[in-house]
Amino acid sequence: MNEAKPPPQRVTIRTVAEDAGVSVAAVSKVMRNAYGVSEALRQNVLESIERLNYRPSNAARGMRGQTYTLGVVLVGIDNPFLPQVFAGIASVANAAGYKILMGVGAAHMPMEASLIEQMIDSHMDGIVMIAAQLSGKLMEKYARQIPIAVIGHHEPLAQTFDTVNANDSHGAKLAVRALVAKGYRDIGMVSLGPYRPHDTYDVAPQREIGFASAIVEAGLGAPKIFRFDNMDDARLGKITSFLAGPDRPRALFVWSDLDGIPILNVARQMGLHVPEDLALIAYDNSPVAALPLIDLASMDQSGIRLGQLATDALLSRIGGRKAAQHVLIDPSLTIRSSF
Amino acid sequence: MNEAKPPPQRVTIRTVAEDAGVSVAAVSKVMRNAYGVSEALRQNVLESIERLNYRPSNAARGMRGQTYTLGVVLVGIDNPFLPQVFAGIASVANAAGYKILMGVGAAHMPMEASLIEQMIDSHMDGIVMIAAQLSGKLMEKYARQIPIAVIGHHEPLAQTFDTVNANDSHGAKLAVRALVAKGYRDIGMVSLGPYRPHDTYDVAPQREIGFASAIVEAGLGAPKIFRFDNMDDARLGKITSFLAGPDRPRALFVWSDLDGIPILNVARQMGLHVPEDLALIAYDNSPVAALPLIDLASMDQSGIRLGQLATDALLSRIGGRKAAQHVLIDPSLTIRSSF
DNA sequence: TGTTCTACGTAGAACGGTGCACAGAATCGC
DNA sequence: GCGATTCTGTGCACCGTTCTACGTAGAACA
Repeated sequence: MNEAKPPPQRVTIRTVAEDAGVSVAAVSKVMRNAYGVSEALRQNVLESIERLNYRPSNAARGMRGQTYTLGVVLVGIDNPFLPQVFAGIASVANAAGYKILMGVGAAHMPMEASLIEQMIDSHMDGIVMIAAQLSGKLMEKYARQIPIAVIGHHEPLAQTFDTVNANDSHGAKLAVRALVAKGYRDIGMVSLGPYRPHDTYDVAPQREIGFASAIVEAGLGAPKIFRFDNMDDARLGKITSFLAGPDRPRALFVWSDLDGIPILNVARQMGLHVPEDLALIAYDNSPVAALPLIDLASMDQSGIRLGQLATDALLSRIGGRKAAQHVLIDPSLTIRSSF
Repeated sequence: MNEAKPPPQRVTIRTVAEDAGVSVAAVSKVMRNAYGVSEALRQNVLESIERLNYRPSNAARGMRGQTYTLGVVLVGIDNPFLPQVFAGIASVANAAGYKILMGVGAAHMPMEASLIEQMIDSHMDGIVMIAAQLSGKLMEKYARQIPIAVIGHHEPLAQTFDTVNANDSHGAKLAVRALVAKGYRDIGMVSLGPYRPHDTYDVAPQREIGFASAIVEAGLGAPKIFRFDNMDDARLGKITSFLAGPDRPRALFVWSDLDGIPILNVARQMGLHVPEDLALIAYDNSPVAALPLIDLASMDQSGIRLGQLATDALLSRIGGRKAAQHVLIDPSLTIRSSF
């Protein structure tokens, strides 16, 4: 009856302490390489840890100290520009001994919010948000509870959290200038729709601002910006009729590869030649844009650096920095046959 | 001097208990809607929770009970077939009240291992692994510590964890049969390289098995399987010379879009017409394959269903099931102009 | 009226760590 | 050789939950 099966107990800090013949506190100190342990004791404890294959419980740790875990909140897992950013984050975080866990916000505000709450509840040490949809106000609120660094959301006046961005308005200007230099004068922009006035801090509106000012600067008249509802199933159809219609400009600056690649595909399917009939420059320089069969010119915002800088910022804030820090790097155009 | 700034204390279960005028245990019961609470007390507590905006600490929870959090381990964040699987996982998990946190294993064994350990240490309730590189032995070991369900790794004899897969050998057969039905007889396969005999449980070897048996079944002689080291920087060059060389078959079955899309691109760049000079069928039916400019035929393995089934399995195991469960679903061919 | 059940609520011990206050040993300065 | 000062290591309270055991009040029963 009574199965003498000693349940394979988790090896805890107490097990180690006993095995090494020291106090629990001593083991804790060694784990955190805190001050006040002799080399002898340290070695002794490390041996026991090795022998017993001990790993501290994150949960228990979080209750008083740090968990050495960072959270990353993604817009959506299918954003082609994510892998780079993530690689940047991971390199810095790992080098500093931090682990990473991610959550997917699905570009859905309540979901992003609940993710952040969950990360707070898991006692993570800090959060990197990528292209968050969350309003600045909400972000301020969360940032009071946990250090946050944001990528792809301009909020240069925010006090409680840090931001890291490629200069989106400048990137748009560079794109327009490149088109102008090639001789195009009838230049339009496809932006993210629908337009929401309170989102001016997001990347798309910033690119619109840069676009408009570059158009004006070049003396090309009133800027033409087109929007297609990004949640609309009929979107592809709308793009098609836009390209077929009389309003189609000679050259298009597209706010993201996310739209640029479908537009390029639709255009070619309609028999339009790129760039002979329609010149295109998009944004993000995702791997798909680089495929020879696509070959779409695109602004590169160096995802890796964005990730690294954001993580640097986050770690220094975890380290105690109070003043906000807002970093801006310059994007650069990757030239391809589409313009 | 003495800034009367009461540190915005976290609202804990004690705060709620005090506010509602009941015991801590009562609040806990309400949170878990456990047995033994009157409706009156329940309402009272719920009100306080609402008013104080209380959320239980995951970490503290994990120390004794469940955390209602599932971990997802990904191969790499850039795998085009991931978003679907993830969507499937998320839908089932959320419906059951579970949260999800992900980690990226980067197709790197030690990293996968450390991720799993971290998830165990965070007291997660279970883990879904997607296309894990981990050996079966290691997986057995971890599965004794935490419920695990694996997608994209065939291990039909595993006892301690569950697996969910699309039938990869059957998928390969379907592809070959489709090629044969079109009249192709000189059919080769591009598989994942290098060949490692102990990986037979992975998807690529399974597809090789299906391919070989379909070739034999069709009476097409000895199966020809080509491999290109997937970590090699010179890989694209090797593919190019393969396509230019005399060994190029008339039709190719490619183990994944990951390779199929570059092959298609290289081929067209070389001036080869697809399918007139070279017919192609790949695997995974990723969104890129569906782009009109690519239009690559590909086996669809219904990522969503895989994700859902794996999560179902995981939840039922968390619920107490002991016997292993190994699910196999059928893939289907998405026909496009590439063959 | 007294006894047994049932339903509700509570006290208090876990859980596995961290970090503070402190004691004893070792080292130092003179 | 002695007090003062570091250096090590320990004991213990604490973090925010869950969960077991138990007390109590009221209903049901005899």
